[in-house]
Amino acid sequence: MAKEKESESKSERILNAAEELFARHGYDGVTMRQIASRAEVDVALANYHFGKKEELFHAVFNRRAEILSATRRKVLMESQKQAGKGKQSLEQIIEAFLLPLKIAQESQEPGWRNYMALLAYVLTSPVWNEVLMPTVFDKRVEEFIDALKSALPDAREEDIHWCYHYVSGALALTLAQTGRIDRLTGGQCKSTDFDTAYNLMIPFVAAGFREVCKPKKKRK
Amino acid sequence: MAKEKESESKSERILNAAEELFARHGYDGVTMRQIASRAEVDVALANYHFGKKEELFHAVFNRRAEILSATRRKVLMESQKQAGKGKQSLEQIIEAFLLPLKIAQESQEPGWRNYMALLAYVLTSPVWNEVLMPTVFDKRVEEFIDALKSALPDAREEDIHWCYHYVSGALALTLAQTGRIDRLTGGQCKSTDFDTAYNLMIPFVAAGFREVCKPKKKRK
DNA sequence: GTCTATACCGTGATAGAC
DNA sequence: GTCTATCACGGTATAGAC
Repeated sequence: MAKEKESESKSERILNAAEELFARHGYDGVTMRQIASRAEVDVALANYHFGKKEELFHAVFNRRAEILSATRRKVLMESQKQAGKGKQSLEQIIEAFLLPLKIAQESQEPGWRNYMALLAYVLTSPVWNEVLMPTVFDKRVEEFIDALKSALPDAREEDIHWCYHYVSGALALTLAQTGRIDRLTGGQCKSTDFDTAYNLMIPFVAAGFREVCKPKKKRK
Repeated sequence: MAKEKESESKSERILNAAEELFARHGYDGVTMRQIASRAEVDVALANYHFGKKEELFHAVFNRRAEILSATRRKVLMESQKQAGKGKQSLEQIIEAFLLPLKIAQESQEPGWRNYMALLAYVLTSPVWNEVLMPTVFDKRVEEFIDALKSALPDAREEDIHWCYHYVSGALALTLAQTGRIDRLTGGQCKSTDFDTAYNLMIPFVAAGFREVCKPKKKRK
């Protein structure tokens, strides 16, 4: 279809092809030969640039992880600064957490959209989550949790973490773009409509946090 | 380790072994030989009983899908009957949706726990979601959505569907048992603690539904 | 240094003989 | 039901071209 492979270096083409295929089929569902073929390069070239298959997977994942993580940090800090000494609202904190993904998606670069699905794959995989999430993303999560603690000073720490877990799940399924919501609504809602997904997710999870983390009488 | 393979037929052993391996490594991450070896049967026997690899995967998925779906239907109808002509509360509807998973998990049969992770894998996979969800689970979802519509008569249908999408995501990540919450909390919260996960999920998502689906002034 | 052609050797799914 | 042979395909190393 598109023919402007000329503008990218071969090693970028490999990363992009791998990103797209890994996102859709997972690590084991893709062969080095498929990647090379989609990137229109020789089979051995991916090996030459990135080492073995697993290292290529790491390279694909980390390339945009760094960017996303840096943006996340910046947005969260700016949001804190902007709130000044008044407390940040829950909505502001959650929005700061989601905004970098929205920005990335709006860049219109299809690679980012593929990366979203890859991130969903890693988030939900028992195997890869452990390998890839700690190095980059987990650090930003700690900061996010800290911000939530300030906004919900009476909450139990476990409750905040469970709520974060639900956010993370809702987000992961959104990133995965499985097409299920399209099917269930006969096309009325679209998996690719990140804008609506994020706009509704913010009030949804903010209300959830408030309910679960409100001061309680008792819990055994 | 365990040696009581005698009590199960060979074909059950194959299904159980496949379930466990597919749940952890996905469809492509598992070979027929690994399955046979774990089930302690000959390589060709899985083929003999279930046909090719993809058909075995379908068999594994559908075995418990039928059970879960039937329970879900029963629980939802009983909950509706019990509410009588008074409307069901949101919490009751959500609880009815989640209860079958809780029951399954509490059966202590490890197969169910593996199946949960497999379900999470299928839910979040762009490829398998489309193939496997429509036949069994999607029908129950329609009933669930209908119940939600009755409880939220003023809501826009799209909003209900997006909220269901968030529930589905939170649920999927819970079922996946990735161990991430354990890591982030230093072991304070546990991925395997379904009881807490469900108990907090109900108020969390109920509040989210109420917030997103409350009557609004405007939306373009 | 970047890249290609090719060869190696293990492993996989599966069919057919037993 | 089981054992085994087949044959394609996978990851990767190597040799050398540009």
